Amino acid sequence: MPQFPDPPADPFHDHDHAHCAKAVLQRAEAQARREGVRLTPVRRRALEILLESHRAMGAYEVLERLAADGFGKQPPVAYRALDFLVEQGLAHRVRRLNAYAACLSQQRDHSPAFLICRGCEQVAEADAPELRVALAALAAGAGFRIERRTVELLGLCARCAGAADA
Amino acid sequence: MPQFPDPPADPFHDHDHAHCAKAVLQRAEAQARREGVRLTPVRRRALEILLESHRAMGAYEVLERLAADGFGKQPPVAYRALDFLVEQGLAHRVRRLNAYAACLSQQRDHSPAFLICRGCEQVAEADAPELRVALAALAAGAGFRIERRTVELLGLCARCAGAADA
DNA sequence: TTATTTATGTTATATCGTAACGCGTCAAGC
DNA sequence: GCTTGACGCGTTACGATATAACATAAATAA
Repeated sequence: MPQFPDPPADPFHDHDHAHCAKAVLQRAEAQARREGVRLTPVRRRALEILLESHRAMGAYEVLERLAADGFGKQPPVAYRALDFLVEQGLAHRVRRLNAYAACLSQQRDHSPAFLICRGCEQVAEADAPELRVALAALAAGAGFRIERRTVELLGLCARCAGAADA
Repeated sequence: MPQFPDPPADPFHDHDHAHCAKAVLQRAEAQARREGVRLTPVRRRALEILLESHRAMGAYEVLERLAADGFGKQPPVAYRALDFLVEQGLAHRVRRLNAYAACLSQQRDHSPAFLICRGCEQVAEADAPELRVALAALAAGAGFRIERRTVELLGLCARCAGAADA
């Protein structure tokens, strides 16, 4: 039985967060064991912090939280933990926000599109095969070899759009 | 007769740059008249600077050039000119590079995908209807209302990929 | 003309990100 | 056991990117 049976109608709000956060942490641990990398206390805590919300957090915001928990107080502490998480596919960098968000997918290597709501500031992650296909076709037509994809949509989630219209 | 009859096979290199740069400047002037906005000397010069290459340029790099031409020497000078160009659809911001590139399309409002070559550092702009469709479908499925799109592909252009393989 | 808006320039500061180095830990090989 | 080397974490110091706030000047509107 799959963890996420159907894509929810509203990925921003129609969502069992406690469950998804726990699943990600479990995946992180399993993956670390499997690949022989170390999910150290700072790294694990950084992931937990990102998992507390579906907002994207700036590195300095994460750093504050880490410092409050007794870890180092200087920027590299946060950037290194976040870089690790991104490399391991456990978090994503959201370029438009200069910020980071936990990866909620079960897949090790994927590059989702991000839906960024400017109302509630939440971020949703969406994998879309047709999108990959369209991008691949685009690149192929230009003889371009894709290495990294950034797809970010800024706008309003269903709930905030409804509130704005009302 | 259209300005760009066919999408070139290699948009990075297969390209008459002198012609495209001139066309963009003409479009900028026409558009400014039409919309009653002012393409002032700094703004125009900033656009020319971006048009000199197909690289994306950082704001501070543009600023240096502007300062050398006798304009102001402080960051807001560059950021304001660049913001204007972006608002007018005459330039784009490339988030992955924290940089700006002249818009080479004739269209006032479009949001192209960017192909960013990490070899030659050139940036190509590609409009792809199927991509828009895929993004629209993605958003519709989530009840999300898109306001701004960011699509950036990092990799190697045909020429650089060839060189890398050789 | 006078009033109002828009644009340009400044100073100062906020925000984001990284280079470089020292110390501690841990596992591999002797 | 010891040593050695890789890695992780912490630091200091700095670089790069971006904006707030305010003064002056130029263009436009009344």
